[in-house]
Parts: sequence; structure tokens; C-alpha cells
Amino acid sequence: MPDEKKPAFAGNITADDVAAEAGVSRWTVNRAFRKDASISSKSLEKVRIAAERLGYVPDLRAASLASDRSNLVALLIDDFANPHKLVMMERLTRILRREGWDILLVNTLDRADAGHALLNASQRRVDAVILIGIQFDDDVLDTALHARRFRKLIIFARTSRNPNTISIAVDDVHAMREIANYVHERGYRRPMFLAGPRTSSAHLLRKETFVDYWRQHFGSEPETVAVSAYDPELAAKVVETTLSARKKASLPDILVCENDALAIGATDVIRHKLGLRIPEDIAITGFDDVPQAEGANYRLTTYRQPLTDMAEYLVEVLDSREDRDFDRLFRGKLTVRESA
Amino acid sequence: MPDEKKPAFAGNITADDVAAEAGVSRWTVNRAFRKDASISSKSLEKVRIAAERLGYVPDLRAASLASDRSNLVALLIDDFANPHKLVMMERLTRILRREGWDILLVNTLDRADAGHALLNASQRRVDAVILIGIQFDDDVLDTALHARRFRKLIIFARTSRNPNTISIAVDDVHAMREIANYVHERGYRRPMFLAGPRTSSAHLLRKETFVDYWRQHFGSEPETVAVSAYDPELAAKVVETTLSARKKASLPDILVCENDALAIGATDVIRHKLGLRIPEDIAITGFDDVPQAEGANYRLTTYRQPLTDMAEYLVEVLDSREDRDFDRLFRGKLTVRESA
DNA sequence: TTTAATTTTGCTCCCGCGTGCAAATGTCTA
DNA sequence: TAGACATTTGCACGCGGGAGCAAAATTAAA
Repeated sequence: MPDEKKPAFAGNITADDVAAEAGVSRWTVNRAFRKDASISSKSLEKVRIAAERLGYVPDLRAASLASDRSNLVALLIDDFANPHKLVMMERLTRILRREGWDILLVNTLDRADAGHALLNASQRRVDAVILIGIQFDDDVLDTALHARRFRKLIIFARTSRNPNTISIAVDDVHAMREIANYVHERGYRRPMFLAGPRTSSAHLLRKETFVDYWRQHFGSEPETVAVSAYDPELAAKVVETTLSARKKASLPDILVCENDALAIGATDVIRHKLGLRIPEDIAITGFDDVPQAEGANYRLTTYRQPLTDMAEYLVEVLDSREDRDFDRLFRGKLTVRESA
Repeated sequence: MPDEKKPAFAGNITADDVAAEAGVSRWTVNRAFRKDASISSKSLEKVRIAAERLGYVPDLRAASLASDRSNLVALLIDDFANPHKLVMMERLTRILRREGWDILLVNTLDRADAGHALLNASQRRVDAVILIGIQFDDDVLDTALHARRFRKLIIFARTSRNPNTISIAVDDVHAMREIANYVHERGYRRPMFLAGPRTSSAHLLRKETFVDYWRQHFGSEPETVAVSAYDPELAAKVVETTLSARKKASLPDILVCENDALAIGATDVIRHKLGLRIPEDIAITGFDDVPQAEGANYRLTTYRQPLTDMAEYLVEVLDSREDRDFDRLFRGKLTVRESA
């Protein structure tokens, strides 16, 4: 009695095998695995059973090839030093997966590499590219968009003025004004703004907004300092070299940081290297509300982005077949803690 | 003169289009994009130019379908609260991409979801699955392996006793003994071990090793406490409830933590909630050497995993067509700072 | 210069599934 | 129960490119 049962090893079970097993045609089998399928519950059941027995799962490569929809999006990141990225990835992967989207994770190694990263994604024929990094200049975006290798290029958590790009972000202007008002209300008068890297395209309007608003409404011109990456360690170095030489009287009374990554680095160095108290000697605000901002060590006053709402809107955008302007700004929430 | 030039919009440029443009056959075009190709430099040049002009990029879905190699690996994660994951992702994405591998990022939502996550990956016909999370029980692994949906199932940065699985990890036993010796040498006598969640399969041997070793060599039985996830916030809570009620004399003199995520949470709560000094009142050790361990705030004595070596070995494993035992343990490095 | 060895090129036949339509089957009403 | 309509099912063809071999072109040897 040679090979009574099929080999348990599923060399490659295709829809044809399942069709034979279930006594239907291949197309019926495939239909059973599509949600919009028009199929009788009877044959659906037959197919399910046969597929189960054979261990069949549809091949998404083939499906994608035939249908020209991959249900795959590329997620391009570069600044892995920013702890907020972990939060964003968690939220995006969770929600995208729930809605049937898979994610190709691409590490954009450096600015020169952005083009390669995009090309990489295009070879997999992703339906969209999501940028949550920082090193994307307009020329790279334009090249990518010109080649039209993907239908949608989404800049997440960052506003962009590029008209061919979809930007889903928090309303930086509104947020920064709220922070400025709060800072002033609490009695701070000599703010210093700690900014991140400037890129020509995907830009944060936080620094500009804060500085302009403060000047217009409260008279004085805030100092500003820039860090070349959203990296706590780098921020710490910059803050140290900027502040350590100063006399106590000429120190700012508050450090308004472009995001929590910078604020965290600043906090550490202010406390441990400069030996100052927060908020008594210098107060600090951040932006993003990363998990550790809430912890006992930082208790950071910051601004929370509505990431879940943003991710859900992102899915909407991905699913949409329209060709309208998808840009959208969200309102976040000022979260007050003890740091300012 | 109707449509003199081709539409700039690359609806879908295929190898056929390029072949026509370059005056060669389709197969020559495809060969031009494979690195092992046997092609004359003359036609390679012609193809390159034509491809450039038309904006052609080979379709990896089709290539994968035809060749049965996708050059895609799935990366399954669940514990996004652990900052070390960010480091691991950075390293893996960097090295894998450099070697021509793309990454499918899958968020394993919870333990019950692991099966779905695996199935998800299998539908894309990934060449391998890499697990860097924690919620993978043996039954899930066995199901996945039994279905034989991928050639390799790699457990990264965690040892596994499952014989069908490839484990690339640091030698926990060696590392923990080194830590235990160091702790004892420094004069600590009442250690408490702060452990993470226990899963039946992908297991860390750190707690067992430390406790056994300490008992055997130094007589006393260390206390142990467990946290249900590698999450600093959770660790903080557990440590607070465990230690806050005790008199100072009955406190441990050192907290040996299974990894930095726990150590960070513990540090915060010990300093800010219990009002104790580190290391004078309680010392702390971690494991992983996350970026913030080096920062001014934590200065954590910890153990660094050779992630780059491990990732490079991972690539070797992926590329190999042999069927041998790939399990491998690496030696890391004890990194001493001020916390212990 | 002719023949043999070698490299390059073209081609047939798949890979596994979706699209759109026609045939078949089922359901409802009069 | 026949006719009209709705639902299911089957099928030819195509998506873009790889494997392996045969034909053609190029190079080396005699």
C-alpha cells in the first residue's frame, strides 16, 4: 500500500490541489478566500474543509501580480534613536494589520540612500509608501513621484508642503501656540527652543511657530539651538555645550523642545551634568508624549499626538480610490506634568 | 505628430517594453538585472540605458513567483515597550537590507494572535520568519513548523530548545555567571533578581542561571520577582509594590535585572518613589546595553549583546542552503558603569 | 582558414491567481 | 409548472519574469 496518505509536507499546495480535493473548480477555491466573493455557502464549506486538510493558504504574490494590488505598504524610517518611533511603529503595525495591510519595513540608512530605499519598495510594488523618518529631501520625493512607482506617498506625523504628497500630521501651529501660551502663563519669560534637524521637505513648523508667536505676543525673541538628529544623546551634548559655560542668571528659565527625544536628553544633562533642578532651575517641555515621559524620572509636560486617529485615517486614505487632497491635520492634547 | 514621446507615466513598464526599446529579447533584459547573469557587456549597457529611459524596475513579485525565492523575511515582534527592540530593528533592517533581504514587519498583537501572524507571513511566501518577540509558545511554533510554510524559523536574541527552530542568541549562562561574579566581587550580598515574563519556548536562562549560580557559589538564595512584560512602566510598578513596604534593612543591596527595560523602570522608581540613591542604597544591573543605559541619567552596568555579529550570522543562515544545525551562541561584554 | 570550444541570446513552458464573461444552476412569482 | 430573474460556477487569457535548453554568435585552437 504505497503512500496511502498525502505527504504532510506541503511542497506547494495550490488552489488546484484544493479544487480537486473539494470537487470544485480552481476559481471557486480562490473565491472562497476573497471576502467579496460570490460563492454559495455550500461550496465555501467544502473548500474550507479541503483547504484545512491540505494546509492551503493563498499565495499573495500571485494574487498581487494578477490583480495589481499588493496590499503592501512600505514604511520608511531612519531615526531609530527617537523612542517615539517605537510607539508609531506599534500603532501603525497594529492598525494596518487589522485592516489587512502588510508592512515592508525599510531602514533609510542615510540621506543619500533615500532613493535606493524608495526603489527597493517599488520593486515589491507596494501600494503606498509611508515616510516616518526625517531624511527626505524634496528632490528625492520628486524623483520618486515622477517615476510614479507608487500611487501614494504618505508623510506621516509630519507636515509637508509638497503637493504630490499626502501629509497626515498633528497641527503643529495650533499645538505650538498652545504650548507657548501655557509656558507664558506659568510665568516663564526666557524660553530657549531646542530644535531638531531641518529638512527641506518634511518639515516641522514647531520652531518657527513658537519663535514667531512668542515674539509677537510676548515681546522678546527666544533663543534657539538645533540638534542634528532626534537623538537624546546628541541633544544632551548640544545642551551641555550650550549651557554649561553660562552663569546661572543668563540661563533660560525653560527649554521648549521640539520633541520628547530632545527633551529627554536635555533633562538628563541638566540634572546630572549641570546639577540643576527641574523645573525649579530650568523647566522643560517636550512633544509626542512617549511612554517614558510619564515615568517617575521625567514627568514631562508634553503634547500628545492622536496616533490612533491618525493611523485610522491613514487606512482610510490607503483604501480610497479617489484622487482628492488627502492632507489632514489633527489636534493633539497638551499633557501637563511636573517638568513645566 | 501624435504622441511623439512615450507617456511619462509608467503605467507599467515591463521587461518587454525595455526589450523593444533596447533591441534585444525580454530574457536579455531580465538577465541584465540579475547579478549572476551571463550577458555581454554590450547588451547590458543597452538594456541599462533603455531601462533608465523608461524607468523600468523588475517586479520582485513576479520574480519571486517564478523562482520560489522571495528574498523576504518576516520579522515578528510584540513587545514594543522594550527600548532594546528599537536597537534590534535598526541593526537587523540595516544589515538585512544591505545583503538584499527585505523585511515584512508583523506586530504579533497578543499570544493568541501568533498563529495568525505566522499565517500572514506565510501568505507572502517569506523565505524565513524571525522572531524577536516573546509571546511564542511551543504549540504555535510546532503548528507553524508542521505546516512547513517557511524553510526557516529563527529565534533571534533568545535561546530556544525547540529542535526545529534556529536560535541565534547571546550565551545567557556565561553572561549571567559573569554578572553574578561581578556583583559578588563588588561586595553585594543580598541580590534580588527582577525577571521578565516566562514563556514555555523562547526562554531566557538568565534567572535560573543567576539564582543557581549564586546559591551554589555564594551560599544564599536570592529573592526573585517577576514582571509580566519587558516594560519599564510595569517594572516600576512591580518594584514599587515589592519594596516600598520594607524597612531599609531588609531591602536588597542590588537589583539584578533580566534586561535594561526592567532596570530602567526599577531605577526610576527607586530614585523617585522610594527616594533611595543608586548605587549607594541599592545598586542595579541590566542586560542589553540600550542607548539610554549609557546616558547621564542611568549609567547602567549592563551586558552588551554583539548584535551586529549576530545579525551578520543571521544573514549567513538565511543564505545557506544546507540543512544543518544553525543554532549558535555569542559572547557579549559586561559593561561597567556607575549603577553597580 | 577551418573546426572546436565557449559565451551569449532566444524560446518554450511554467509559477499561482484575478478579470470578465458565458454557461449553468437556483429561486420566485403568476 | 413555466417564465423571468438572481446567484453560482467554469473558463480563456493575462500578470511579469525564471529555469533550462537549443540556436546563434563569438573566441580559441589547430
